[in-house]
Amino acid sequence: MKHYAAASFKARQSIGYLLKRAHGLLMERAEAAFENHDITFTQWVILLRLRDGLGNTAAELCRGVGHDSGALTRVLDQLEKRRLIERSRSKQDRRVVELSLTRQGHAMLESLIPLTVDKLNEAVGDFSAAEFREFLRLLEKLIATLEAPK
Amino acid sequence: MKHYAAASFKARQSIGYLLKRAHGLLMERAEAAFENHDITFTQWVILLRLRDGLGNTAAELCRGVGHDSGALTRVLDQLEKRRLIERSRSKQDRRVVELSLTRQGHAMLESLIPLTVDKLNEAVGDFSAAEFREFLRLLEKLIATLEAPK
DNA sequence: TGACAATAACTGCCTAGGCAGCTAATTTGC
DNA sequence: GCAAATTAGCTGCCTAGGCAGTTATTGTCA
Repeated sequence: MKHYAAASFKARQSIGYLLKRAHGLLMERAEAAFENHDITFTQWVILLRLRDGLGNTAAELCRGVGHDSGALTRVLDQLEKRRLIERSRSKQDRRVVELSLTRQGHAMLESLIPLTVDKLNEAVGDFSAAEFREFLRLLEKLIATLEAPK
Repeated sequence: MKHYAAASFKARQSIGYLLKRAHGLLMERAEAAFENHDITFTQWVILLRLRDGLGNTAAELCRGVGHDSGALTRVLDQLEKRRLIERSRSKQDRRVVELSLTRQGHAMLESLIPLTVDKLNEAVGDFSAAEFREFLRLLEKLIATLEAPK
């Protein structure tokens, strides 16, 4: 089904614009919340994904967060330097570097969860339970379409 | 209403993550579609906003697209160099530079609308009319909340 | 009016992240 | 069983965009 028509197309109704704006405003708040905490929001997200089992190698993580592997290497460098993660060469596949949270990394991650959850709740505070559920469903539906090959 | 709780927080249900992913995938397609057309998607969006009256000065545009004024100056430089826009010092307020589309700028803009509309329709092709409407409504609701001062 | 704040546009500078290329290790196909 | 393709991680290089500072102009208010 075609929801947009070339003849009447306006910038403000584009989901591209709306997604960008919503994401941008949310990130602004997240980064502001993190700025006194000696860790970047980007870095923190990596810790979160490690904890949630969404990847324990660089390749898995960069597929997950949508960065390229070069960019991720540098984020991991910073996290390792701050002793928040550890890298160790895999014995099964020696190309792979296995990542794990250190005790400090775990502590850092946990300590900032309430802050993040708070910001998210602020953002969707006006949504009813039904609206929230529907919003997640539609976002996931959109993502599924965009992830499909063509 | 609180939709997220610290104790059960998981990366994948975060609207931050979902918005980023959806926007990233969409931009990927948009930029790919533009890559043989001698204009950047970013540049094209500026042309679009000029046409739609969403700003005809640098300051208005950068508030609209969320860039800073330095970044926008450079985008405008590129557009001017390609003769797609013109700058002229305002007579009412001599700090202001008024922007306008040239004939070529208009043509460039128009010629690429179908491409963009196509990509957007692809993205939301699986949505019913009701789903699409609701998705826009919820996105706008979220943005309104995030734009509110605190 | 005259100082001072605010605003528009612009300029360097810096950083994050994308891309291409590299090496090492592994998998695949003949 | 070996050459070719693939994959993991990493490194330079480049660009886009954010930030801070500059200049010119306008608005404000004592």
